[in-house]
Amino acid sequence: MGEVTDSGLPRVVAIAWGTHAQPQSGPRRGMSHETIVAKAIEIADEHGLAAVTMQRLAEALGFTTMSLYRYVANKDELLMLMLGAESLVPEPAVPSAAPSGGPDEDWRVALRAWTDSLRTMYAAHPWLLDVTRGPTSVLMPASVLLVDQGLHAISGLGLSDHENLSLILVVSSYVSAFAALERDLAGQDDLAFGPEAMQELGSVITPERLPYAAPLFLSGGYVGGPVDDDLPGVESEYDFGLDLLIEGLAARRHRAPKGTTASKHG
Amino acid sequence: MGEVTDSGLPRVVAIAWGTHAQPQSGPRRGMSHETIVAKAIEIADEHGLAAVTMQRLAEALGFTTMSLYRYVANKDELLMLMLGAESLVPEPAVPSAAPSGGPDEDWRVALRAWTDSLRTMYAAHPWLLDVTRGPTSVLMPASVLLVDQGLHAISGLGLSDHENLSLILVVSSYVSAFAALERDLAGQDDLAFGPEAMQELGSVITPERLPYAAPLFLSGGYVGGPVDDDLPGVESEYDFGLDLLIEGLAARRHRAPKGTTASKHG
DNA sequence: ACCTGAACACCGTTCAAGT
DNA sequence: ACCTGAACACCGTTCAAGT
Repeated sequence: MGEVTDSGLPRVVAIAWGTHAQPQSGPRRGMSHETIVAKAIEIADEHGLAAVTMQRLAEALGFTTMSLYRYVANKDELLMLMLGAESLVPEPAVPSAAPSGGPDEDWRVALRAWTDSLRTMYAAHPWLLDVTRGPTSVLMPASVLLVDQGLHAISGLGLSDHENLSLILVVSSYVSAFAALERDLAGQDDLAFGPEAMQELGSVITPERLPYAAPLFLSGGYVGGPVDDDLPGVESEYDFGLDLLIEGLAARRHRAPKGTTASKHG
Repeated sequence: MGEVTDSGLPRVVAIAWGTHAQPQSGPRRGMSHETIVAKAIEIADEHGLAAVTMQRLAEALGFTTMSLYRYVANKDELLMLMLGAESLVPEPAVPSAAPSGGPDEDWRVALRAWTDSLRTMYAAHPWLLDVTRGPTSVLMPASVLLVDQGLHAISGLGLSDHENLSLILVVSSYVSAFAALERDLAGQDDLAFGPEAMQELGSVITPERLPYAAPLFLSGGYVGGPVDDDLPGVESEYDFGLDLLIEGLAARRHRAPKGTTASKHG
């Protein structure tokens, strides 16, 4: 798919890290990858990913559409550069000087701080969820930076390298999935159905066909449900799942403490 | 966004469930929502979501592009109907007659069977990960059917309705995120960088800038890593995370056994 | 009410030209 | 080597017409 530089690195990765040598001769360049990507992100933040067209982007930069192709092989490459931009990653929260709960609690706080950072990123740049990732996306600056911060957060757990990376992958996958869910369900409130709509749905979501879902639907627990106005969206579900992951981690940690080989105690 | 029927139900939901009354007078209809959606899914399965254009779909059905607009308000509605098609959901695996591990093990087996079903669905229809969901997607037949099967799987856990639904949401989010990861990382093998590429990346992924990621990268644990040819893609990471969720669930279950008032998610 | 043909306002991208 | 103007092959969608 993507082109490759002389060193064998994908072109888009080299561009993102700034190791892609720019041509030296010829007229001065009117733009740079940085300005192009920054403007594209600005448009996506403000008007959504669909608003990021080559024409609109070029116009916003004061050039013609075709000039962009001097910097970017195609639109996919532009999207990948947006996805990998280091500027997307929030500054890590400064750890508060609050009384520590001991080493057994610290990693939970650090892990939660990291997931909060991820959520902040998705909240500020929801279009990230719309960009199709690819094999090279994990090599982009934003990904590596996030992994670095994640590894930092869980460094106190004493896991192996492979386990550390697995955990980072698992947790970031979980958070991104929930960010997507939160985005998808936005405006769910407008779906406050009247009795007619509920009856129409009830005629087809029947206990015979859907024995487990139907009762939940009829009780109102499925849509709308117990409306928690305090909690925005699926906040409580998010916490529930993250708690499960953390408790699972704690259980595993307790079972096989640092430095010990896994015991058969279970 | 979407139009609404007389009953207040979103038009696309009514169509999907078959409660949307078809016009009676006039010429016989040449197509149906079923045939249109089935053909669209066929195209997406075979050639990807990008290949599903109104023109191509209509041609495959033997009609002109514009005729589709008699059945579907716009392309978004078509995508939503594809996303919600009941036919996407795999048949639930018949529980094997293997010796039971007791009620404390049964729910783990059932939960894993359900997640396997979800993964099968994403593997067979990878374009599902590319369709932007919306507030109404949870009301579509495929979603409700999957929720029903999920509730069935965890019915032995004795959780509250709300907890059940939370768990379904959490687990399905996790699985979909990993399905996306697996898809995104497909072809990662082609990224077997030579020493030149590694050196170029190493010049910019430095211990100073990325203290936690750099060592992992230099040790080869980040890209390529310990190549497990037996395990396709991120299989082991997937299992790791699912184990964590299940262990967390077991720990919680142990702490607040069935019959006790459940703590409210935290 | 169905289906069609023509047309519109966009897309991303190529190419030959100017500087 | 940069930037441009014109052109191409598509998109989704609207509209007035035929039946």
